[in-house]
Amino acid sequence: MNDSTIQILKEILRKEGLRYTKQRQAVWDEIQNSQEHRDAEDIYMAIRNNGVNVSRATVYRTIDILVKNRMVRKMDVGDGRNRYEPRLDDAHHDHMICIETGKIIEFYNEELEDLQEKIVEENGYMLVRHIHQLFVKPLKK
Amino acid sequence: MNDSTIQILKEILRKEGLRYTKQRQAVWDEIQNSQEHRDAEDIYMAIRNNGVNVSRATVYRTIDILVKNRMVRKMDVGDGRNRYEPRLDDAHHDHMICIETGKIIEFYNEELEDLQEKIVEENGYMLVRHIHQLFVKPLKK
DNA sequence: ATTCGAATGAGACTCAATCTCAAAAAGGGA
DNA sequence: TCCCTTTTTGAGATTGAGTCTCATTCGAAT
Repeated sequence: MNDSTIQILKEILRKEGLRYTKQRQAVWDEIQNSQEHRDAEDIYMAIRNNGVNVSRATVYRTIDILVKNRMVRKMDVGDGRNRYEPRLDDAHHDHMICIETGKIIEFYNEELEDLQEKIVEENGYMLVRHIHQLFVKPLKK
Repeated sequence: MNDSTIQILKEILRKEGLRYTKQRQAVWDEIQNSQEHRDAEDIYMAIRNNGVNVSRATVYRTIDILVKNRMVRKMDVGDGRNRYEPRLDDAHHDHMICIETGKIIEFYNEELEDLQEKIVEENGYMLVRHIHQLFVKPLKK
């Protein structure tokens, strides 16, 4: 919505040799303006409700571009639908998923990150990315 | 194939109030006799190649029973097909997946496990299960 | 051996995601 | 601004893993 994120999107599209379109802007706006972890269908419906005409195919295609350029994070919650969240200026974090309420809690732990690096290197590899999800339930009081 | 694992399967089926069938035995044999991380289709084909008649539906249904009873571990590698591995007498471990070769390396780190518990508890939850996958590539020599 | 509820199999179905391709739009040049 | 070429879009078809249906078969208790 605001000028600076429009410029960021244009910059990325230019770098990729892609054209700037209102559909691509709408997808990015929609993801960027929410801190929720939504699936593609939710994002698609939200854009349409805002009066922008867009197809599911375009939503998926645009998300791929955004994910590739690290503007959006794709997360597999294990229920068959991927969730997306903005990651602009966003520090890395992992997720805790409550199996009772479905609530998604973000967490970050430096020690954990370091430990992962160490384990991978001990095996002769380097870490590219990781998936770390903790399925939890509330502690009984 | 060997007597003791037949007994284990029968025991579980009895406990669940389910019947012992040659298809269920065949699915368990097939998973149990391989240390690979295979998908349902591979398991289905392997059983058929061994001359046992079984349907995809039965393979999936049986895997669910085995997963529920902790005889098999289901892992989501992020490519849309779940992989399965036996977990009989098997200590917990996580996976490192090489993005260049597709190789899956198992690892276990006590410190990492403890840290996860700690993080979850600090947030007022208890850990039920977790997904932890490290996508890696070989270190340059 | 009989009986009856459970299990199986073939194929229909689901649903997220991808693909197709004709039509529309972007954007560079004149 | 108006072309012109190439990319993008959208509607709907397609894919593919996994689930469901229901008539038939089978297990196992008696």
